Amino acid sequence: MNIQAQLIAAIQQAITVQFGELNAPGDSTLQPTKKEFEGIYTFVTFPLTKTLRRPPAEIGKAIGQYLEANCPMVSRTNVVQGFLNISITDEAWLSVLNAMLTDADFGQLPANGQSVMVEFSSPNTNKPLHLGHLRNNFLGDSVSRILAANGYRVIKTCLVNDRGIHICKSMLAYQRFGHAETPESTGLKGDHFAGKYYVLFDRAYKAEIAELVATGMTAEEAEKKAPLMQQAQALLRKWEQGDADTIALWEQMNAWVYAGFAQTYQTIGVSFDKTYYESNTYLLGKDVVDEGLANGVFYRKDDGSVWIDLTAEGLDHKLVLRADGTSVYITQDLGTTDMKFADYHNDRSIWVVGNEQDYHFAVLFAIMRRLGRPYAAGLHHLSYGMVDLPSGKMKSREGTVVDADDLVRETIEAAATAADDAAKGKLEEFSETEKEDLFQILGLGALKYYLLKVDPQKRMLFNPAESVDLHGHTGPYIQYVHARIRSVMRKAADMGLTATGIAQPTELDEVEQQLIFLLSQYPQRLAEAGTDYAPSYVGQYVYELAKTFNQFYDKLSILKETNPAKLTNRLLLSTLLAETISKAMWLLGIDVPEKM
RNA sequence: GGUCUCGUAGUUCAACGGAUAGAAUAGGCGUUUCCUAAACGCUAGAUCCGGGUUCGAUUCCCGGCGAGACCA
Repeated sequence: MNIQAQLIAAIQQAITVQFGELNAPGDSTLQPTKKEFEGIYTFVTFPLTKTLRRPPAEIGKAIGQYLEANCPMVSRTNVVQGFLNISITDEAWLSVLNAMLTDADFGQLPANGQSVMVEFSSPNTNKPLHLGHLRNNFLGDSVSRILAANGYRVIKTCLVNDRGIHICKSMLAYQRFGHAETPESTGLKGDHFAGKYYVLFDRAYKAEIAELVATGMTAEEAEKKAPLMQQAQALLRKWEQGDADTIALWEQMNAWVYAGFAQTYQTIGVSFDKTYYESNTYLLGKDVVDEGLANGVFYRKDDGSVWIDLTAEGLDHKLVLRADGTSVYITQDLGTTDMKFADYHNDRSIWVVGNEQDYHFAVLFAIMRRLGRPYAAGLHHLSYGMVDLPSGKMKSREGTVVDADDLVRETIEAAATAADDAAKGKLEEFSETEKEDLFQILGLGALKYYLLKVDPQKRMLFNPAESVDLHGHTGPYIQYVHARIRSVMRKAADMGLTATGIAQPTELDEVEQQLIFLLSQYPQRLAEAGTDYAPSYVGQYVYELAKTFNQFYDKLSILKETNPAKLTNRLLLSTLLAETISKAMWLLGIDVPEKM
């Protein structure tokens, strides 16, 4: 049973009976009661003052009286100014608890028949992943899980940028300085191996520029004329012509990189249903340009270049094809967007991409609308802000980029140290493997939670020390609650107690009501997280759950409770809570331990 | 030059237009013969500035200031 919906209906009826007919009050006027007041739901009466022409408190009183007299689940009400605070009976709370306990699908919303594609990660193959990619990967992975729990069929995709001048730079450096070494021979992970040559290229290239500038050339000219750059561009042309040796080298280097990426993805628990490669898609989009020209959505300038006028949308004129007939970035995206919809017939498509591309996506979506694509309304750019370090921005030129593999490893190591310290002997019975597993769960949990609890839109600060903290508003704090409950359940089982069946009629403590209330909010919170593509909602919610449990645990005893009905109810409530925490954390891609 | 995003305790984050702006952390004070103290409680501390709309503005609108990004 849904208390909230019933309450709104009852309030509507109260208004009709007490004041005559009226429009329904929206959901929005019903909110959780603030801690310092008695009650659990609060109905805000201010918006009704205009139509009812009565003072807010009077309206509240009248509705409250009606509810107390006619709505059995309402136990008490009180009015403070324009706020009607409503308390619910223990009986009603217990039936809410029972409804959740007996709902096998609690936490999974019904299939909605819609499918959504989530594209994320999208790395370049010339260097390893860094901290910014982690925010991207965690966001994309979590949003995919949240949408699946909302009843969507989800297709996780990754578009790999596997071609272009940057790859050719790595390839060229390998030809020149590689001496046929391999990741195996050097002991380097494939992506780091390729990244090493990208750095080598850059170093040699800069030296060449410096030499040319010394001869009196301008810096700008030197950048173009430097032999290494010329050679890299020649390599790109050979690649485009399909030169066998070049392709072979390209495939070899990419294979190394993919092996490295695969390892990283496995460690961080991220996977894809479909991987697209730009080498297969970079020529797409020209037919879309033709189409747009034919139906007048695009126009051609005298120099032959093709444009679209988006000033009506508050954007600019945008180039979609160069005068020499070559593509620009957006040309490709026009083609790949069509291709993705043709491949999967999905209803929506989400791109998890940094906010430096806000304009690009605004343009892409506007063009798709102009072209009359039926799916245009379902396109969404999940934009996220940069991750800053305490020392400032990450800059590859200054070597301040935080490598993803290093960071994950260091986080797990730091979690191990911190956990060993905090455990105070609890881990003595753990085997080495069990310890390693736990530290991995805690380290990754801390990292993921740290990056996901923040609104994606905002730039965020990454403080390495805070990111592995086990205390406070962190992943491990929530994981601890799960382990705590599981520990109580093991003890309960030893005592011959089981947490099965349904709740028994008893009185409830305030904190128990609060827990049931919070749990009952789960489907709604999940739905909101789905609508707004917001893992941070789930993060905030599951923290509230964990925090409230700790208060419950501190205030009331579970196993020492002498009233059998209360004991049963607390076991059931705790079990449901552990399951719900586990489900919500899963939505964030975070595991929860049985013991810690 | 134009467009977009952001600005909240010392710090890192919350707050469908609703009550006395919530947490965490750092600081101060407490809590364990009892289910995991990796916890709990108390205390102190903030909306960049100026207008406007509203019964009510951190939130919406306008103008500044500051940080960042993008487009030529």
